Amino acid sequence: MFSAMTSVANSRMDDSLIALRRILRATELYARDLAYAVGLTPAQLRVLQIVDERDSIMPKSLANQMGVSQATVSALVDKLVAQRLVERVPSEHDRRQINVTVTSEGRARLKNAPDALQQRYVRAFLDLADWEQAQLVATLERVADMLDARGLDASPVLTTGEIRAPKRTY
Amino acid sequence: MFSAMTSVANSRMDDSLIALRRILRATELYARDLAYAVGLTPAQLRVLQIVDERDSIMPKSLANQMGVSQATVSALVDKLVAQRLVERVPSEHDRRQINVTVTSEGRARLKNAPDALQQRYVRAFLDLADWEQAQLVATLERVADMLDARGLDASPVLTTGEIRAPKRTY
DNA sequence: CTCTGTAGTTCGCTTACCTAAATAATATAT
DNA sequence: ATATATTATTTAGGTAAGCGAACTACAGAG
Repeated sequence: MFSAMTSVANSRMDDSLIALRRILRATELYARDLAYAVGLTPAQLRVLQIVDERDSIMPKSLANQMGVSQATVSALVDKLVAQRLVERVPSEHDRRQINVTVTSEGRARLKNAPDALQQRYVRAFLDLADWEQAQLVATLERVADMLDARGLDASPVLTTGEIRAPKRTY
Repeated sequence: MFSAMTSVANSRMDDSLIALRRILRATELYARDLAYAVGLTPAQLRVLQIVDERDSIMPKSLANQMGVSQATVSALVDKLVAQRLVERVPSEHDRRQINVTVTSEGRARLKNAPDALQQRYVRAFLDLADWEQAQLVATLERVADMLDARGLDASPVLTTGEIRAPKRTY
C-alpha cells in the first residue's frame, strides 16, 4: 500500500512540476514584456516590486533577497531614483543605513501597468465558479509558501556563491 | 447579492494575484540560480528547455515563442551548440529551415540540474496529504492553462512590437 | 580613543542580450 | 523565368547586469 501510494504521489509530483514549469515560463515571458511596457527592465521592476511590498527596505536586504551584490543594487536603485519611482531616505538611528521607499509615482507606475499577463488571468479567474476561485486562491498561496523562502529576508545568504557555479562572472 | 459576490470575488482576485506574484518572484530568482548552476544563462536555459520539450523546433518558432528576434535566437543557439547541448539539423523538404534538436548531453544537463527550487518544492509537496496533492495539481494545471497562451506556438506574433514599449532598445 | 566591522557608493571591467541591417540560400507565385 | 517572400546567419553597435576592489561614513567594542 505504501509503495502504491508512493507511485501515485510520484506521478502527481511530475504533473505538478510540469504545471509549475508552464506557469514559470508563461510568467517569465510576460514579466519581461510587462517590464518593458512599464518602461523598466526586468531587474529594475523586480526591485520596484519588492520595495513596494515592503514600503521601506535597506539596499543590503534588497541584495540578499535578489541574490546580487550591493553594487548591483546600488546601480539599479540609481536607475529607479532617476525616474523618481523610489527615494533614498537616510535612516535616523543608524546613519550608515538608507531606506529605499517607493514614491507615489512609483506606485502609480505599478498600478497602471498594462499587465497583459494579469488581464488574461483576471478574465479567466472571473469565469470560475465561486468555490473554484476560493480553492484556487488557497492553493496558490500554499504553493507560494512552498516556494518562497528568501522572502523572509533574514536567511542571510545560503544562495550567493553556494549552489552557484564558480564566480558567475559570466 | 451580485454586488456582494463581486466584492468578495475582487478581494479574492487580489489575493490570487498576490500569490501569483510571489510564485513569479520565487521562480524568477531560482530560475536564475538554476541557470547559472547548470552553467548557462537564463536565456540560454530557456532555449534549451523549449527545445527539449519539442524535441525539434525551428529558430523562427523559438523566436516567436520567446518574443525575441531571429538574430537573438541565432546567437543563443550558437552558445548551446558550442557546449554540444543542441544540434542544428537541416530540414529535408525545405532547405531554408533548420531543426534545432537537443542532444543526449543536453538532456543530461537538464536532468542533473541541482534544481533548488524543485527540491524545496518536492519536499513540501510530499508532506501534503493525498487529497491535497491531487487538488494542488488540478489547480496548478488550471492556472497554467489560464496563463499559457503563447505555448501553442502558432499564434504568430501579436507580442513582438505590439504590446511592447516602442523599440525597446533600452 | 582606537580598532574593527558594517552599509553604501563609485569605478573599471566583463559578459550577456538584443536589435537593425545586410547577406545568402531557398521557396513559391506569377 | 523572374520577382517576391521566407529562413537563417553575420556584422556592428548599443544598453543592461553584475562583480570585485577601493573608498567613505558611521557604529560599536575594547
